[in-house]
Amino acid sequence: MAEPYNHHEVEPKWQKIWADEKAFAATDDYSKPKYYALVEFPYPSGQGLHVGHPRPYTAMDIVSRKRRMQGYNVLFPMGWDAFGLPTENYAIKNKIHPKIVTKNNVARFKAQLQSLGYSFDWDREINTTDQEYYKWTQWIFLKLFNEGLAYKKEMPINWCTSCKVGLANEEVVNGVCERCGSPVVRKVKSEWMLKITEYADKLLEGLNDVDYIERVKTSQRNWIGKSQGAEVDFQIAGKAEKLTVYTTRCDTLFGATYMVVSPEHPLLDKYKAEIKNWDAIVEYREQAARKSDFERSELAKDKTGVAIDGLMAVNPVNNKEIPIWVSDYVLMSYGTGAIMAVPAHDDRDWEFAKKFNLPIIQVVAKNGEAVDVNEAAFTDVETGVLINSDFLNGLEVVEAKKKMIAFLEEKKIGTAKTNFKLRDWVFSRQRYWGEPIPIVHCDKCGYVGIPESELPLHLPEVESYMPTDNGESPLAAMTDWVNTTCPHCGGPAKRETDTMPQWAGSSWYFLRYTDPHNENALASPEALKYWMPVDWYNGGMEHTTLHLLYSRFWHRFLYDEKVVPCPEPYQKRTSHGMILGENGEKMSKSRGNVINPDDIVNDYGADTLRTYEMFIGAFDLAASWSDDGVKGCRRFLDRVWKLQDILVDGTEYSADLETRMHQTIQKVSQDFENLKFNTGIAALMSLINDFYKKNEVNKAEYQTFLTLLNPVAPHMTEELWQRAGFAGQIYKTAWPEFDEEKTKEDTIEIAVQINGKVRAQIMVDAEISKDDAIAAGKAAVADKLTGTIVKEIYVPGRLVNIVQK
RNA sequence: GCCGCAGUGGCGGAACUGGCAGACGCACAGGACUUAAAAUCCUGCGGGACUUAUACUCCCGUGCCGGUUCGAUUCCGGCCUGCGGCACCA
Repeated sequence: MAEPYNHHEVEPKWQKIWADEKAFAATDDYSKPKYYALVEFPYPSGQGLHVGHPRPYTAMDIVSRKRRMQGYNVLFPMGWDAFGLPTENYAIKNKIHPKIVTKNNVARFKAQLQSLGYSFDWDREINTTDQEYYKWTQWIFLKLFNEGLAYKKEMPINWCTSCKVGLANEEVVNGVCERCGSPVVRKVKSEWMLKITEYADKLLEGLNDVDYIERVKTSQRNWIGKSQGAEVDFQIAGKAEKLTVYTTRCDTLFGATYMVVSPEHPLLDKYKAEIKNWDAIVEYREQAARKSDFERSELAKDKTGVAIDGLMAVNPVNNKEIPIWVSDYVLMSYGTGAIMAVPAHDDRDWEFAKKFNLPIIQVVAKNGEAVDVNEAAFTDVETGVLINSDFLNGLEVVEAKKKMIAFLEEKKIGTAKTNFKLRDWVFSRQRYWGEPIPIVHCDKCGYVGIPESELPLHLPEVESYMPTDNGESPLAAMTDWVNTTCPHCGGPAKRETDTMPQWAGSSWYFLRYTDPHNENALASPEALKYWMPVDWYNGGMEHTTLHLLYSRFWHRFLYDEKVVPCPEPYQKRTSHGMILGENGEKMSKSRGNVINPDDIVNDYGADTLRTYEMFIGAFDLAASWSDDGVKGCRRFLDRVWKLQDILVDGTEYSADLETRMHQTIQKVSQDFENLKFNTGIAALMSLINDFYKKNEVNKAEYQTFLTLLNPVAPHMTEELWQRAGFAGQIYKTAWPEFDEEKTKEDTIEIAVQINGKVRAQIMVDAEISKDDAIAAGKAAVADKLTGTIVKEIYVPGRLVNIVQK
């Protein structure tokens, strides 16, 4: 009898051996086939590892271990996305340098990850806060700056009242700060921006060439928000000025009964003198300005607005004069800040027209059916046919659009136009714990990038990390550091005191792993050529519109700069579901349902935690934690351990298990590839049940079983491998092969149905002919065949169905 | 409102491309071992009818209503519920 499994001994033993022999280091032997598996590197928070972390890490660890066994040179790295606000806030509160806080947190995270036995190549560990690392973050920023893709702009930004920092649009969720939940207000500041909009089309098209799960592609497409339409000029009656609008429905131009400009539209100030109700307009504008973007959309249900008294516009296709209104349902930040309103065919315009009693003219009819546009707007493009529209009458919407654009372009009153929802990326943060922006401002030369030779631009030591109420970064108080000379003219200049957002370091980290210690380049061209693109990247859905889009943007830019060899950084992207508390709610301190992975590792072992998190359910769906489920997985591993007691000699699979062995290898191999770890593990549980049913497992079967389980439970399988006296170490062994022919049973059980209902089970030869199968089936249910047989169906290997009347 | 995902036993979840619904695990019940308990092992486990009971047999059952089909958890149409994302983007 083997003694009970002691994970306290076995797990540290093998972790030390793997570390000492650098078992999982990727080699620089570029002649081998490579595989680059990547998980999102964590932010080393003060709370330590969450049970959510091991889910994606274990999944990709399984893939990596399997790939190594299949002969690949695998790069499976880990690092730290360590710049960021929580560290800085903790530093402020506890008066400890963020560098120290980071160091401590990283040490804890690393120890926790190592206790889980991941096959990371720790020689390639990186940290975004290391100067050798952020040197290259700054280097990329300078390149963006030199190409005109980084620019400074005075603009209203999202200002978090608590973090005292500007946020990107992506970081504002429901009007509050994504991180701290405090209200976000508008504040005008001069900010560094990155022109991600210039890459909107490339980022959209790039999605066609990669293997991302569909919902990630969809979210990225929605976020980029490409829309194709036209800009149309409306003459202002009696003036030289034209009012340009953007529309995706230029086919409905004959139905435009009024226009709307946003409250910030420059037209208003320009014609101040002519506008008779100027006071009312100013009043409305002030009201709108007081609302945040969030409130403006919150109040979406109730439309507000003021008609401009004194200005009319002329519809260019029929020369009718129509009124111009001011309303905050039109946004200055999209299109031209002005629209033509077609209440008959747009829900928002319809609502507005109803509220203010404006005319509704129908110009699109439903194909074959009556619609009453006084009841609701008719917006369906598929079935619409144009009416009341002169030269467009009778055309379908798509055709009408084309014809209208041709008409507008010919008359020079409009042009086809594409718009994006994507905004430029607000890149400044008024904080200390981030990469300094390597720019100086000189009164003579303007903004000048510092020379590459001066990189890295070090983050200086400051006395206080407190951000200031006037919105300046703590660095602004460092006059010695701020005052410098202009690299261009040598005159006095001031350094930029804003730092980069946390997204900067994570926008290119996967490149650094390929050659992490390179002092002359972010990575060597050879390393990049060999390792890139990342073959498989798994990460959270919450990063789809932030990190994933940002990093694709930087990578595409670096490709255009000929720094990297491929246009897209990630060949395949998958996403895991969240791990929820036992009550089905998100784990949080306040709910009191947090599970600490250290406790599980201590009580049950790393292999149990790994097995459990893979067995918990479909990988891409959320799953609730269950302590009983953990125990069940430990019970399974104990049964694996006790196979030692029924182990017998044997160099080949025993005859009665041969088919099962081949089937299991096939099932596990496929399931691990397709992120179906739960069913892969279930197949191994089934197989072990067969061993116990027989009360015997031979060495050949045992060896295969351990190898299949190794990626999931690496410690125990390594130990059992050694105890069984198998050659070498299990992690170096080859992944088991299966023979497709041998997965097939000789005799199979098939169902016999009458009219689609199962009436009997029969054993037949797997190769049985259709006629024989039907004959056997009929014989089995002869007493129930009372009617006239009208049809006989045989589905090979499945069933016979007799249809009778 | 729009887009996406999901809804299957007491629970987590399986089910290839339309082919025997409930694999595997948990919980539970009964039994073995034990002075006893835990652990472990064995057996059972969707609901119902028939039956003294078992076996047998039959009926119902994958959110709801309908359709296609010899056959539907799977396909189609129409809903309901939950989760996630976007949200006046013209």
